[in-house]
Amino acid sequence: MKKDTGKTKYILLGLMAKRPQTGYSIKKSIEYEFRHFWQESFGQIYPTLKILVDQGFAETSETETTQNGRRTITYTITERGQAELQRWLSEVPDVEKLRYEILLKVSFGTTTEPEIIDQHLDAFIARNEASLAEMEGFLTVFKDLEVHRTDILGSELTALCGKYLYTAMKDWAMEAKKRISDQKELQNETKNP
Amino acid sequence: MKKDTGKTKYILLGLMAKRPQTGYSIKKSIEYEFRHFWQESFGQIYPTLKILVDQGFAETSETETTQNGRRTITYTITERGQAELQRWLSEVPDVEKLRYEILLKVSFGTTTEPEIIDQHLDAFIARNEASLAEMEGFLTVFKDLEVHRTDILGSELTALCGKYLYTAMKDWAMEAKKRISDQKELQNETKNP
DNA sequence: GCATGCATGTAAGAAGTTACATGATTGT
DNA sequence: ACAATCATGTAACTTCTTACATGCATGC
Repeated sequence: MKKDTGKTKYILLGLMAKRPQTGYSIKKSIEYEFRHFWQESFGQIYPTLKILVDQGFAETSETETTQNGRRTITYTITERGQAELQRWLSEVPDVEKLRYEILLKVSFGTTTEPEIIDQHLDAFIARNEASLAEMEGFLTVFKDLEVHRTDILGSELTALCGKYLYTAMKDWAMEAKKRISDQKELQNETKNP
Repeated sequence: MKKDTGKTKYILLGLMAKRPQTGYSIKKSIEYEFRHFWQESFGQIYPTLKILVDQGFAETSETETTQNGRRTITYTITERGQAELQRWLSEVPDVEKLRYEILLKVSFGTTTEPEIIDQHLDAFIARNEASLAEMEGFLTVFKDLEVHRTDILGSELTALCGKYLYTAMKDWAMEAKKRISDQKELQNETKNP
């Protein structure tokens, strides 16, 4: 109904509020810090940055000449942008819409193809363990800084969320494997008395 | 690049494989069982069902006259559809793309607006507790059936995933609240020696 | 010489949501 | 009388991804 840029707008404003950035570096920031909980493509970022400028939420300080030959455009949040960010911050966040393809496969395939599902679960466990390790790496870095620096709390809480999430998913998958194999045994017992 | 229907196709096939259904009842099934991990709208379901028929993955057994005046169309999976479902089942599931808006807000707002973030976290905790209770309700029902019925294992594992997920999220939010208030205290100490 | 990283951008298309139209039945 | 549930469907729109084009600098 409303012509809007969805939520892309706000992650851009939020990152700009930390420091003025180029579209490219915003993409890198998202990949670095939010990859596990949010993603944006260039196809979203560049057009949205233009819209933000049009709406007076950001300003460009073009540096036509740069260290490397390419021109770069640095975007800075304006006061109006800051206010808009604040407005969004105070709104109740949307309920997240999850789509776990593995769950569909588990649900549709456990009884007919328990071996395949078991393999998927193994891969899922490995994937979640890898993410978990990444999160713990982040947390160690933050702990080593040891200071009560306010500017890292946000990043720390993001990593902590990942830690909780990936642990839960790993644990679930392990439990699921157990239940699937338990059931297979039960079925065998019924067959061979 | 490829003209496809995304993943919608497969949840429809998966549900049809359990029993022939109408588009409407498929929607209800998704809402009932997968709501927390998958969602589809009528705008996706009806056109996709037509495509499935075109591709020979489903058949219609139209019941022009029904108990209520409206005509209903029951979709049944074909052998080819069954094979297609099987093919998808054996493929490695995609990495899920999460988008947690609350995490952006926490990350961007903890230091500047700790009170607002605290409120968001309270609401988030309540929301996750409600979902958790729902999942535990499901699990109790399944345990009461008590049988080693294979056809409920899939549903049970779905509910179990929800239990793990929502517990993790609730716990994270509680920990986040604690860390935010800890930091506020630290800042106060620095101010008043 | 070639791949990669930095940097900006567009076009095409896929995927998904929302609103609406139709209409009967059942319950309040 | 009105709302809700059953039931099918479409149109308009938004949102998002993917592929591509350009081009310099640097490292292998």
